[in-house]
Amino acid sequence: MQVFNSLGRESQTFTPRQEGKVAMYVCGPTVQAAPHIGHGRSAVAFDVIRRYLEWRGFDVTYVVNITDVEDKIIAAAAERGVSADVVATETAEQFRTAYRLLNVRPPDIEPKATDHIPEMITFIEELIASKHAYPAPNGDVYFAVRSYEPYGQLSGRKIDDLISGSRIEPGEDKRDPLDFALWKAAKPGEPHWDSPWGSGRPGWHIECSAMARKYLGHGFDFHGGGTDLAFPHHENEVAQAEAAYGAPFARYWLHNGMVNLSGEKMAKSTGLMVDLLESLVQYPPLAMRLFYLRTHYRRPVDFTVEAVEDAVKALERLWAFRRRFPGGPKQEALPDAMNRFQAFMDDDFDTAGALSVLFDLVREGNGRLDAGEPVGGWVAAYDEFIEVLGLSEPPVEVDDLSPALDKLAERFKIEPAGDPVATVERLVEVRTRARADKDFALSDAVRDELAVLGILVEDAAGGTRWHRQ
RNA sequence: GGUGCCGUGGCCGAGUGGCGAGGCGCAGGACUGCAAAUCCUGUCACACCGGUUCGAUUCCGGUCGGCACCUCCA
Repeated sequence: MQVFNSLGRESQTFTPRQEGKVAMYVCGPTVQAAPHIGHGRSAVAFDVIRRYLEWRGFDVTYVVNITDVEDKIIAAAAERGVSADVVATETAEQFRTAYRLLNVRPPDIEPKATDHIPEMITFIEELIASKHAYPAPNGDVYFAVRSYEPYGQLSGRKIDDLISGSRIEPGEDKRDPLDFALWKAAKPGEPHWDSPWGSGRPGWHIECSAMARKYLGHGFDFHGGGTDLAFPHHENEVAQAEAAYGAPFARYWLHNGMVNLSGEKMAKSTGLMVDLLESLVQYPPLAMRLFYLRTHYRRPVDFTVEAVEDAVKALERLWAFRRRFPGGPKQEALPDAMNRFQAFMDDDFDTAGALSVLFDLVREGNGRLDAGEPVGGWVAAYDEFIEVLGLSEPPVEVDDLSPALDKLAERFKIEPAGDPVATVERLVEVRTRARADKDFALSDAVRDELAVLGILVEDAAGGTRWHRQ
């Protein structure tokens, strides 16, 4: 399995730290504002990587943190007149909702920064003891960047190139403009915790280092996040961890590309944002997921209405195939398809290429079904791939249509079944009988009325099927 | 200014030193009571200019164009 490691900027063969196991840490959101479509892309990208590693037989420990103490959360809380904790909790819930809709599996561990203050304090103490950090007179603690010689290895920057861009903000007490805060002295009205350096709160970078270390130890396998985090956040994480222990922190760094809007960067600072939850209302959530997966995770992706609508149709094509073959597969997945799928995914998780295997399978499978040939191997392979990609069609859900279905049953003079799904099936039977009797007025009426409810009825060689739009 | 990425057919988007990924769209055809779904056929490209090579979209150099990071950000 080859992965593109940002650390070194090259494709490398993946070797796990411990045979059969993968320890993976992904930078989760700072819960300061509602999720946007960029968050969705990152979450989906790493969710698929996790699923694929499991599919390959690894026992994966998947950690995604929540940064719930930070300047912008504090600012948002002050603006609303509530505590930072309220903002963080509410926003975290929005993220969870969006991710659930996108079929992103919850992480094994989801640590919150505020639950790990003691670990961070310990970490900082160790850095001070090893002379890589120093407490400043103003109560802040800073990491001494120049004390860690390889600084810049991850982002490919040289310390001297960074100097021009660095500066000391008012109120900071750094010895060197490059240094960054590990601990920030408390300001009035802000959340704060006691520490050996007085009351304060942790800096952003130390949070991830401390939590990753706690749950995954040193030299864990994958560290993921958006490419925008590579510098300075990830660079600083590496510096802290490796300065403190002299041992590698994460072995493979994976960075997902950004989501652009019609070619422009999407960012709060530009005001160009697409709200994730809103777009998940506007489009089928799994179509959004497919939209993300059609581009390699490392490349930037351009969000356009056309591209998402394209994905809506492509997804329908996949699902339509699977509906032709109700029930579970009874056969082995096609070895050739399995090999091709794995070859793409083994090549730095090339979901776009892997999707082409899935679509090939669908075309061939449809052709075989049309010809009356067996397709068990095709369906079995489909099920494997669709699950790794997280694109399975959810079970039909018609409970909300129950009253409307009962009315239809009355209109077409049948007994409503207690279960709405069964009622639909009785209505479909009515239509089937009408067709057999060449009473097309009646059969079309049933189909049209069901269509009004969003239930589409299709006649196929093997019988009549229905699904909800 | 520094660092890095990219430029593929009507659109989106993989990939490869020589056998036209895939999806969407469009045009025909098959199937079908109609519809839907499906299948078949066609449309079939690699920004530009040089170089290496028997052969380059794929490697090298240059030109033009787009983007990202260098500051909080998935």
